[in-house]
Amino acid sequence: MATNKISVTTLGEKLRVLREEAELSLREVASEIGIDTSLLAKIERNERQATKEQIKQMALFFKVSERQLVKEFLSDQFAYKMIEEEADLDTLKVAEAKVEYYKTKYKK
Amino acid sequence: MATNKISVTTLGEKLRVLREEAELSLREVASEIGIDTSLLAKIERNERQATKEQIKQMALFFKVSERQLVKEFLSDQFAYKMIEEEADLDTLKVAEAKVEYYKTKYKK
DNA sequence: CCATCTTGGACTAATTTTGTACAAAGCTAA
DNA sequence: TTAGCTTTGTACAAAATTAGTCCAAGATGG
Repeated sequence: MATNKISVTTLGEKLRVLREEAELSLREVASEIGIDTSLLAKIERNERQATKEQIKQMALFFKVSERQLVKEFLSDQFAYKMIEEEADLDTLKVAEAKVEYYKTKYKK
Repeated sequence: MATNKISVTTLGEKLRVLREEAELSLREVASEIGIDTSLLAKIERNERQATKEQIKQMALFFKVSERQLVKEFLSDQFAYKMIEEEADLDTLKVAEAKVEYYKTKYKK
């Protein structure tokens, strides 16, 4: 039986992998994106959050799906909050119900 | 067959219900909690977020579970973000996986 | 050693959030 | 109508958070 290997990864880790696969330095990517090297380093280590604009540019630059990066970004944020607040896991279920509820309520 | 009535409600709505059930005015509850009337009004209408401290005091004052209010608070936030970003619903599943992952990884 | 990459800290600037004050609008009862 | 209450809305100041830069210091590899 193959081990069920799920890769749980943060946005920062993912960006670092993308950069390393492209064999580029922080400086190179940072200047491409238009930010300071040390800011990119922090983003990769999840010490700073990427902005929407930066995520978009990363997606463009590395030719990956922006939607996927945003998903990573948001799920990071949510997970972080959950742990920080020591919230019940089903808080996320409640959130899901709310999203569905508001989507049907104010549908479009 | 009974209708499966799930009440999806925001923290603000819940606080308003609690206050109205207690037949108190905004002014009365606000002064009890130590904030301005108009701030409480905004919190009830979800135009402002309650702080942790305020949530704790509300729970104490209305004699309800703080944990439950926090759950409402966080799920509101998450749902709001999800809708704002037009994120895929499974973003929340990913978040759940991350929480579980980090909990086992840095267990305690 | 030098050159380049990465990390970390200190700091400022910009943005967001919190909270208040007060005016306006709604209700209700006299 | 007026008086007295509640609630809403706006404008603003204060406080807190976050974004970003600069630069020094470690690491690594020639």
